[in-house]
Amino acid sequence: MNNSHLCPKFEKAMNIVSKRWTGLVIYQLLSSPQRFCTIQSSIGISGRLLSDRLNHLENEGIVKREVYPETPIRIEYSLTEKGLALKPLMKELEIWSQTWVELEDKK
Amino acid sequence: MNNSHLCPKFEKAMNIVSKRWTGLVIYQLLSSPQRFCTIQSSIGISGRLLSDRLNHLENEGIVKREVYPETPIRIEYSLTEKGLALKPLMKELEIWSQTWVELEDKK
DNA sequence: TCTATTAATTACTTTTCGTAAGTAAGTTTA
DNA sequence: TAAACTTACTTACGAAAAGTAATTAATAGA
Repeated sequence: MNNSHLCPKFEKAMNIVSKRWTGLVIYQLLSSPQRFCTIQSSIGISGRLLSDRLNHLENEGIVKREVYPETPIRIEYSLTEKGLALKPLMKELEIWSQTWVELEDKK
Repeated sequence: MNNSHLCPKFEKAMNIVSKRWTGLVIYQLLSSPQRFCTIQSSIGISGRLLSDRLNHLENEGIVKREVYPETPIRIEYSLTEKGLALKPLMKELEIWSQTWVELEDKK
């Protein structure tokens, strides 16, 4: 049972950005529009999941997919205005991570 | 294969806060220290997962667990300084959610 | 024709989640 | 004093999601 007293908009926002990989995909697209395989190798996500996440983000109006019928074909993903509006959030996470996150020693 | 070129601290931070429920638990504790069952009913998480998430957050130094041997016994969870430092991030998510998130009509 | 590239999709295994029930320690009720 | 209740967990198990790898479709070049 969910007795939530949270703001539903906030709750939905949290569900969007806290889905695994989604945050990193958005972060990656903040630097510039880019294609599927670039995102994939930058953040180390599998094609299967990247495909899934991009679809979700497109449905949420956060990411926009554009096909350039060049040769070879180029499909570029970029952030919409809604997606770009997440920049301050990402900035805060960067600040927090630099201040507080400690990396474990690798064995 | 993970060819990540991301800052490892940022990546770790993202992994922490984007784990399901974790963000909402932190958000809930920002309003005040509180006990297990209060968090549980506020955000609608099961006991199993809340227990798991609180353990992880305690290990990360974000949440602190304090036992008050009163009668009845009271166990209170609160944010450490590291946890409190996430407040600006949560604030940004609140702002974004109010500006951009649309709720679907319930059927 | 064979190979290469990009953007997906499919098949299969492993991990995580969600639900519900159980436990331990103590408290209140009858 | 026994039964029921509360809190904070833990365990068991089926369902859902993630991870890995192979495959596909479209196009181009050697």
